[in-house]
Amino acid sequence: MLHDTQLPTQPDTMICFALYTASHAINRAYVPLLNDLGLTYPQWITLMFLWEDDEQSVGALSTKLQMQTNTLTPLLKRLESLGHVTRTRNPKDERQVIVRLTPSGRAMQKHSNAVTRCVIESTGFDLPMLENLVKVLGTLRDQVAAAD
Amino acid sequence: MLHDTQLPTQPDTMICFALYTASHAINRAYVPLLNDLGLTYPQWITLMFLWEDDEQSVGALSTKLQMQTNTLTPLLKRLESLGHVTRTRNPKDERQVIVRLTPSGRAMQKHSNAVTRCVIESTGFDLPMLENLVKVLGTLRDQVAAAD
DNA sequence: ATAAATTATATCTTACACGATATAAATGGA
DNA sequence: TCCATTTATATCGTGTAAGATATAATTTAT
Repeated sequence: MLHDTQLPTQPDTMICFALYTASHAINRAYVPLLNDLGLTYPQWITLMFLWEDDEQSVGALSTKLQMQTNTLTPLLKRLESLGHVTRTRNPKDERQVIVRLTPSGRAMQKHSNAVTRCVIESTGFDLPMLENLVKVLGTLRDQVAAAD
Repeated sequence: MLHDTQLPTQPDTMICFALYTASHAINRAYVPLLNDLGLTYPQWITLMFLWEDDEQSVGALSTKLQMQTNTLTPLLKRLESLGHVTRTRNPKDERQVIVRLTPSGRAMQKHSNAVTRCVIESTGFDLPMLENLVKVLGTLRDQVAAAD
């Protein structure tokens, strides 16, 4: 049990604020890179998951992206209207909507390496350092999620 | 210069996605704690900066919070309508709006330690570990921000 | 002293993000 | 079989976020 006197009180020294600002900073770094492609960062990761594994249900994507369907549905509709994915009901189970890449959505993957490299280099960290940070953040995220 | 073959391609292994999901997870941890107080996380950090230093201009707050005034203005209006702050033009410079805590906004501080403790404990990390993570994330954020 | 440039904040639009709720399809008893 | 429950997705309302733009006050240069 932590004592009140040990607790940080300044926002700058708190993990939540550090995550909040670091995450926004990374997002801002993506904007100029993705603007040319007409995409936002959440749309971009959604495409990344589809490049990895095409033909996924909305539910499967929402689990991987860790966002809810009420966030994902409009995002997918935008990707659909941009011509990058199709959304079709699963005939085997009419409750499910299957998301599939179009040729245009698949073609976006050719920009992937350039975008990734640019963001990684902007951090100024080397790959082992980033790899370790990804692991630590994953542990933190899972523990925070399990706590409630 | 990084080789294409060294670059991560799976979203789960990428720093941006790790930050994105960790930040959302922390935010979700705050929701039940702040709901009782009728506040959101960005409103809560805004109050934290005001507890630290009352009477700040919108611009000063926006720098510290690292959000733009077009995000901050509606947020501050909501804090005002909740009765936690006042917004008054600076008579010395009518362009500036000075934000001040009301007694109600100041009274919120008594919940600060309980909220902070709860979030810190939910991470499962000890204080030195968190302190180090805050430092690393701060460096990453500043380097990413400087890169553009 | 006054027009031009700068500064501080606000408005508008688009796009997440999530809680609460709705709806339709599938499943599982009695 | 048929009705209750669960599952999968969507809709609605509120609140961030940020780019583009607007507006009013201050400062600067002429």
